[in-house]
Amino acid sequence: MNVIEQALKNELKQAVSKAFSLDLPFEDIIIEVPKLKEHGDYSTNLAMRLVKIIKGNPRALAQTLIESIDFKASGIKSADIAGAGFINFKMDTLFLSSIIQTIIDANADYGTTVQNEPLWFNVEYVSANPTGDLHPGHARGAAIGDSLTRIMSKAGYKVTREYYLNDAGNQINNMARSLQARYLQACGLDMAVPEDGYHGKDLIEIAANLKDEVGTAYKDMDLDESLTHFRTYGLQAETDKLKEDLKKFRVEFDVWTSERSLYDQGLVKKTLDTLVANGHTYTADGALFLKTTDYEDDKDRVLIKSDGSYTYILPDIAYHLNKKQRGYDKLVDLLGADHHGYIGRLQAAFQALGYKKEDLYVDIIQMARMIKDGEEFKLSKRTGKAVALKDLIDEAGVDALRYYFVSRASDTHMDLDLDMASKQSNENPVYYAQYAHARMCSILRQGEWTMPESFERITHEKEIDLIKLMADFPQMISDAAESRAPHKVCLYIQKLATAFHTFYSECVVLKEEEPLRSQRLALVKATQITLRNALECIGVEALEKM
RNA sequence: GUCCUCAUAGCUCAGCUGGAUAGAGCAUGCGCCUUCUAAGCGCACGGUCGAGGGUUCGAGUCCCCCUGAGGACGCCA
Repeated sequence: MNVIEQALKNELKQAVSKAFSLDLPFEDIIIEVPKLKEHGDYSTNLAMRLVKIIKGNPRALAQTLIESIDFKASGIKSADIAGAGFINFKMDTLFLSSIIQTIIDANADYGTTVQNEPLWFNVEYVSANPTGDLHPGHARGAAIGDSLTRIMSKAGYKVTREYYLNDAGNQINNMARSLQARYLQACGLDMAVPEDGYHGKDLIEIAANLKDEVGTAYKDMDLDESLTHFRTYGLQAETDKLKEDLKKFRVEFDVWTSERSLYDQGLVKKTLDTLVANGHTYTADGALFLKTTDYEDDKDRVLIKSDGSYTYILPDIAYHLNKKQRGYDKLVDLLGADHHGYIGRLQAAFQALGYKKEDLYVDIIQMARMIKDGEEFKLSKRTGKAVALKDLIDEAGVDALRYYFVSRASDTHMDLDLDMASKQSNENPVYYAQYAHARMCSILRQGEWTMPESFERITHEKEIDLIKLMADFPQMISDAAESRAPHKVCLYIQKLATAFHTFYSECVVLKEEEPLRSQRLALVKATQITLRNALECIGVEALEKM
């Protein structure tokens, strides 16, 4: 909660109680920042809302309210009635500037919320199959997921970052057969990659490495017999590569859960037994169905095919059961848009296990179209023509890429303009923010100063703009965490950088006379801390020099 | 055909649980470096919020319908 807004809410709550003998919950008191400066620093529509409870004219109610407000205690300089009944507040600048001290004292912890009994979240993202390189869609998911977990931690939640490794399905056999073909090609044999296999260049590399290690040991082996070696080796190599690429992208996970391990622990079977025992299944056409339609899915789903084998959904249900049993309060899945049809059945199965719908959030990360030279860049995994995450990093850099992906709401379709992302210029928004930080560092490097006793000289409009924005940082983080919307942090960063650049151009710092000089230096320091903390939340480096 | 997401300035996007004259960035035009980093600042230009209904003091935001874009609809994963 923004400390200034909180002070206003406290005061308004008391005023309502005093004037109308009403005990109004805090949620009903809305404080806004007016779009127009003439409307003051903060405003409330409280009088208009009160009309629904108390009869009367909103402007008259507003007047009564104002008369009940203790201006001094809440740092209010003046309050005016405007429009249909808005109350506009101007704040005392000394009250506002005291936030500078708060920020400097908190330093890296500014913006961090401490929750007494925080909910424990498990956030699962990326979870790409270990069968090839990560593509731009995964990259977007990685950037958003990683940022979200940073933001949630800062907002005081307990967070576990998780990757689900699909190492048990048919796709692994396809990968193994493709690797087998690449290996035999490396041994000089004429062997085609299967039509439904993986054609990416990553497997050519892995095959070459394998040949370096074992020579031609698998060359003359029976194909079915050698396949198991390719499966094991390929899986390991692909997984290592995933971790390596993600690490380069500053994305790391706390837990990697293997699908195979769920089978090995008997969890898949146990999950099946539970569903059957709870009466959520039935047999038809020789297959076992899960009655997901009991929970708003549009059709029932097959768990066991008529040939006796399991469908993909069963281990996935077991996986969610497993996560819940590990003690998390809430599960969050970030899925690519191509999996959105999956939400209904997953939610249904989750409820069939006896859990509440609200304990599983499934968010969709929309696709990212790649634009290069002004044209869409079509991707095809089948032909291996996909652009890999590591290529994107080489081209645009981690900071620009992460910023770009996180800056848009995750449920919107977005274009990734590679030309723009790789441009080191003002066309690229990430540099705008980093440049602001570098400027602050430059000032702080050159100026010796001691912490001022008071900030009474901080009264300039641009100084106050900065302070109000910084006061909002903790609340913004909580809001972004709650709504699972990391892009809000990017918007905030952009606003803060703008406010600083404007301040910079209007107010000199180092050449100012004391005591204002030191007070402004403290303001710059507080801004630098806030901006750095915000950038940290999205995994973008706060550069000290550019 | 059914379902999901989206539609806001020339382009890419914001718009918090409904609030005052719908906002940024880029692009375009014009100013600003003898002063702390010009990767910057200021001003201007730019909109029937896809179309049409409805709900109310008040709608870009909520409801209905239509149009358009992307995606999902398998005893594949």
